[in-house]
Amino acid sequence: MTMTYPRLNRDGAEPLWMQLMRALRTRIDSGELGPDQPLPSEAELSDMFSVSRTVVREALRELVQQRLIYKVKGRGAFVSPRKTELRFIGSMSGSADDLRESGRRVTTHTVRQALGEADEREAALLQIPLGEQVVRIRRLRRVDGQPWLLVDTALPARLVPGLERAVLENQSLYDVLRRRYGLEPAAADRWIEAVFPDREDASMLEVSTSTPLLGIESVAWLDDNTRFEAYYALHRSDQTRFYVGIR
Amino acid sequence: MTMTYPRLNRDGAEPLWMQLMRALRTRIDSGELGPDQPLPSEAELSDMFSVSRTVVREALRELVQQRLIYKVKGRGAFVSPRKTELRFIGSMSGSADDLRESGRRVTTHTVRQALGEADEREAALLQIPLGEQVVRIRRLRRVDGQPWLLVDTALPARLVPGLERAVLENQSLYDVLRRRYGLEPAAADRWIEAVFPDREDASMLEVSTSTPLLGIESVAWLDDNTRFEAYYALHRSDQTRFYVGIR
DNA sequence: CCCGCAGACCTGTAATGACAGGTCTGCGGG
DNA sequence: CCCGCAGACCTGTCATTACAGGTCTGCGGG
Repeated sequence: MTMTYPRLNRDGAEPLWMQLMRALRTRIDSGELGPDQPLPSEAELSDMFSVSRTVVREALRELVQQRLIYKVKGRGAFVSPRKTELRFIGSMSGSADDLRESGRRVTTHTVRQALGEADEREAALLQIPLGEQVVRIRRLRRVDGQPWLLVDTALPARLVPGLERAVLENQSLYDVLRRRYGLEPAAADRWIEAVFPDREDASMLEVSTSTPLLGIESVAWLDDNTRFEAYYALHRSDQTRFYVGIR
Repeated sequence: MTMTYPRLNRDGAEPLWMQLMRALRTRIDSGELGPDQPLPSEAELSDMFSVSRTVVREALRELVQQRLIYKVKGRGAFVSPRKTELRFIGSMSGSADDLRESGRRVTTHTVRQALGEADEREAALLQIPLGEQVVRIRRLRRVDGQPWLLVDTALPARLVPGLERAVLENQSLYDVLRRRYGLEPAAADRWIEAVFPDREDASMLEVSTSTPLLGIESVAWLDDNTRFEAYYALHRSDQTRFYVGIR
């Protein structure tokens, strides 16, 4: 197997293992390394990139974590048979953190942000009177430039005064809620279904209207009596599967 | 902080990092180390247990993975606050219980049940050698007569001897595993995606091949080293949405 | 009193060396 | 022809050393 790889940058700006991980992932994503094909051994990779086995193992560990490869003691490391497997952790914001940590570029763009009056669905989810003021936020999240998640959030305006004017670009909404309003979710309920997007949502996510997506409805609570956030998210599970960890 | 810890076993039967990880986890689970309290530093742990920092870091890495601790560069490692932890309420059987409680008739029919040899996917999910004996079970669950869930389960045969001959009709598999083999899941990972069924699965679920379904891949663990059940389930979310509670 | 900085302390990254133990292949004896 | 075993190869585990860079505390100058 002859592969030409970019030389690693040793200025310390980015860890060697992360650069190596990305280099390997590129080959896997591109299909250059097919399912169940072996990667070069740790010793070979160590030679090819002139790094220690420590660096190689760190890079491989990360890829195993991302489920892009699997290792068999005594045999080697192999490309996972499953195709697009990124890690997507529990909460929406948590998952973005994980993706970032795994070396992906995550951006969040706020499409709409406005005050309005709660409709039937929002009133029921947030358990507030019909017509109470809510802040509505529509955001599109991308991973490495690829649309990934479209979220429509509604919050009771009295809990988050001024949020309709806050700058949210590339920030986790939960971080803003915590830092600006001291709101910390204590619990959440989520319901997941498989749906087709309507024309507008499909174009936002850059898929056809016949692509099956995950629809995730969520309500977050401050305590038993206060629901402070409801959202409906459309999730491209062809990009990253929705992950639920149970501990 | 004075802590008495068990001495580590150096006979090679179990890796040192794993023993250390377990020792630390015991303190965390018992509440001896409260939320956001710092663990001893890596150097201290290294001294306390007479192991290299390599071992300590490996143990801590595993605990971070399990989300029991978090680390801050320059400060140390801390116990995760309990409340941010994910608790999963709606397991497959749990949701069936919910449905039953709501007055619906839930039936489970075993379609196939046989011994076989683990393929790549099963081997990777269960972390067993390729070709090891597994028990495979395919079940169809109905709600009020309507197909609702199609589950393909695989379990290492050595953990569940004779399961391929057990009568499972209308029983929760988890109940059988607990009662007959004393197996209790300690944790699980699940990945959810939106997919189309193939022809066979579609006819089982009585939908067309262009109906979007939830595909749920799951691995359940007894402990960090023993994975005892893997399944892939197809779920008709037009019937009941998949529920995830986070507490 | 406040600010800035040195130094202690901590985790992150990296290199190197060593050995255990699982996997595979090919050779040679039966 | 088959079986078993040596040896090559591979990942897993562990120890040691070194330095980078983030965090915190306390001291001293303004």
